[in-house]
This record gives sequence, C-alpha cells and structure tokens, in this order.
Amino acid sequence: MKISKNRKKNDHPGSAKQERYIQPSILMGLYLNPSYGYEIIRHIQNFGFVKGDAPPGMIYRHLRQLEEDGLVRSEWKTEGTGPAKRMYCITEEGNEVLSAWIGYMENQAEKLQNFIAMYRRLTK
Amino acid sequence: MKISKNRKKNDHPGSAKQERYIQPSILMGLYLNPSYGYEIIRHIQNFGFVKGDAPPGMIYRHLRQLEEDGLVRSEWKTEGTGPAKRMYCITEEGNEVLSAWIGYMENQAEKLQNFIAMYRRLTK
DNA sequence: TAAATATATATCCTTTAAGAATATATGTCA
DNA sequence: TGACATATATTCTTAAAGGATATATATTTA
Repeated sequence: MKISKNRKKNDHPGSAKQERYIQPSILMGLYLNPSYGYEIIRHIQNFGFVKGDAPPGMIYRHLRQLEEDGLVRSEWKTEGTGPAKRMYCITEEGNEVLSAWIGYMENQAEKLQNFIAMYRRLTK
Repeated sequence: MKISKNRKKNDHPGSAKQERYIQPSILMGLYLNPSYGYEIIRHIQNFGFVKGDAPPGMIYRHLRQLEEDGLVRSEWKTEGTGPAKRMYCITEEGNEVLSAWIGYMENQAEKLQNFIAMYRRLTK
C-alpha cells in the first residue's frame, strides 16, 4: 500500500497504542499459574496480543496497578536461583475481573465480525 | 461484581479510552455514502463501536486528520437547508486503508476468539 | 419579529494507556 | 574478576479518546 507523504501517524491499522489486552493477558497467565514479572514479560506473547517480549516497564506498571486494585497478590520469593522475585497470584476478585474481560472480549469479537460482514456485503 | 474501594481506574473491562475503531467506522460510512461531520456524529453508532452520538470534537478531529492523510476529500456545500456543511468523500487511498483495517480487524477477532477459547478450556 | 432551538463546525484541555529508555541490584559462570 | 543473565523499578514521551466549550447560521415558534 502506498504511504502518502503527509501520513505520519497511524500509518497502518493497529499500529497505534491501543488495545493490547495486557491486563487480561496477565490475569490469564496468573490464572494458569502463579508467576512473576520477568517471566510474564517473556511468556505474555503466548496469549496472542504481544509480539516477542513485552516492554518490562509495561508489565511492572500493570502488576503494581493490579495489586493496588486487589486483583492480584504478591510476596517476595528469595529461595531458588537468581535475584529475588516478587511472586504474584490472582485473587478471587481478579478471577471475577478476568471473567468480565472474557465477556467484553466476546462482545468485541462479535462487533468486529459484524463490521467485517458489513464490509464484505458491500464489496462482493 | 464487587468493586473494591481501591479500584479507581479501569473499573470494568473496556471502560478505558481505547479501541473505539473510530477511523474505520468513519471510512466505512464514507464508503457507503459521502457525508459530513454532523451526520457522522449521529450515524456512527450504526457501526457498533460507539454508543449514541459521538463526541463532536472526536469526529471533526478525525476528519481533519483523515483529510491531511489523503484518505478523504472535502468541499463546502452551501446549498440545501441549514448552515453550510463540509461534505466528505473517501479517496482511493482511503479505500485501501479501509481494506487494510478489515484485515487487521479479522486478525484481531481471531486473536480474541483464541483467547476466549483458551479460557473456556480452563474453566469447563 | 424576537427569542429559542436545531444544525454545523471548530478548538482546547484532560485523562488513559502504551511505547521506550534507562537505572539499579543480584546471582552465575567462564 | 569481569561479563552476562536475571529481576525489578522509574521516568519521559506519544497517541488516542473523552469532554467541555465557543462560534455561527438557519429554522421554528411564541
């Protein structure tokens, strides 16, 4: 696709800073298994919304917010190899929010499909 | 769902400012028919991503950006009833970007479904 | 006909979340 | 001991949405 000279922002759809679904991805990860920041950074790509390692700042920022909101709980773990890790697990409230996220995401997927279907009807 | 005292931001999934798909909705509207800001504000809800009227500032901001990017073209229309309207139509480049948006949205819908399926496998 | 309302565009400020860079500290291993 | 991997944390910038308000014209109605 030709990129016009004047088009600086939003050069291709989805390139903007939006809707990475970081929060539900972290919650899903912790729903599967307790974990910690550095591991989440590397594994969050398995949930499909992040390519490669996540920016560390993003993950730690989210984890702190999630804990402040009571959706996860953490404790330092000094045993084991390497520097101390802050181990996180999901709370009951976290489970509820994850479930709500699933509902939202189903709704969003449906809206996307309707939009796509509308477009297809016009073009065929 | 219980809302904790400390949870201020992001109280419910999707409440944040993100992924409203305003740009593709405007492009789709203009793909259907040439139109103008005030009409788009009222009709954009038909595409599913905005509830009720859109905030005017948002629409006019997008229209200006789209024109600067060469995805739409406009001209003043003084005939007809009411104050003058700035009529917009989609350009060839706009069509290409809309088509790219459709591809992105298909991809996003698929990711969402994979995520949901993963969750369902865990909970059943 | 004057006031109220609807139509129409435009500008500005704030909030939210992501992106990106960098700092700091500890443990491991050649 | 010096390089590298592990691990967390902080800070700055950018993108996009949300929301408020300003301005002007046309139409309706009291």
